[in-house]
Amino acid sequence: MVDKSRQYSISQLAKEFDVTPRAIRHYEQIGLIAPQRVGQNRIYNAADRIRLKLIVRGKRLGLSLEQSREIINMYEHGANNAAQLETLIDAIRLQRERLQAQLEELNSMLGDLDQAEAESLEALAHSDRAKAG
Amino acid sequence: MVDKSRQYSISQLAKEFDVTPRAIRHYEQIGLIAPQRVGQNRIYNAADRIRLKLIVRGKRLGLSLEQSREIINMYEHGANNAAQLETLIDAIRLQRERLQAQLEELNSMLGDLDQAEAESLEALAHSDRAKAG
DNA sequence: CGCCAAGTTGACGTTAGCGTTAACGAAAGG
DNA sequence: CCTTTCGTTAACGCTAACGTCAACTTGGCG
Repeated sequence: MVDKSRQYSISQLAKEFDVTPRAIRHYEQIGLIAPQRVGQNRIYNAADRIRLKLIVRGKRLGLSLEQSREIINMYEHGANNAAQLETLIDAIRLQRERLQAQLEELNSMLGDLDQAEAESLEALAHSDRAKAG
Repeated sequence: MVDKSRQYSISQLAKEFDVTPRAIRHYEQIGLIAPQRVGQNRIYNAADRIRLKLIVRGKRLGLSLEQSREIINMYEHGANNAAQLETLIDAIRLQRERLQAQLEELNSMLGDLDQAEAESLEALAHSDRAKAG
């Protein structure tokens, strides 16, 4: 388990998540992360690290930084009244529906690729027989 | 079933797949589609339509046009020797692995959202009790 | 004939998401 | 003291994927 009080430099996080420091600074510029400063150096804590994790994960999913921002906001709701909570839940449901739709696209795409592969394998089998014959 | 010999205008396809004519022309510029011409007008056939379908599907998945190009090539293999076929199969497997990885990311993301939602619902329940109490 | 709707070809503009210098500061080591 | 090794800001550059004109043609239609 990652120590809750741990601190990280920009290059440490960059290495861990395989992104450039420049990218991390960019996320900060657009307000996705807000690390502490010691002098003018950035110091990242566990929460910052989680945010970055969500961002890179979103990237692997093809999400835009704005979409990742929404997801991050869901994690850091801290909503303290019912209205806020319901708004939050709606947002989560919406995002989940988007992802579900994406998941279905993905599955149908995988199905198509399976079929294409099967056809190729069949063609390959035929060509093998032709060679053998 | 869509008539194999059907023809479509650019705006017909644009409407069907909810993209702009400009976008379709762009796909042509980068060599993803190559419709016939009647005079200077573009006429799309069933195969062109399928290609467009693959492209928009890829877009919903967050694929780049170059990645979609690869997938399209898989469908239109026409590989006629064993070496080509094996190369094709490798390409398909690679793409499938990419998509599989994406699918796993997606599932873990959905899991997180479920959890976030559950926590929100719980908080909401507490606030309800507070109101009721 | 006049005109509109749908099509065409440039060509420049725009947004996202960083990459890439440039120019500099501060700590660590030989 | 000099040189790496991180770090910093500022600013311009770049690719992808179109959007957005402009300027024009073409086929009906009243």
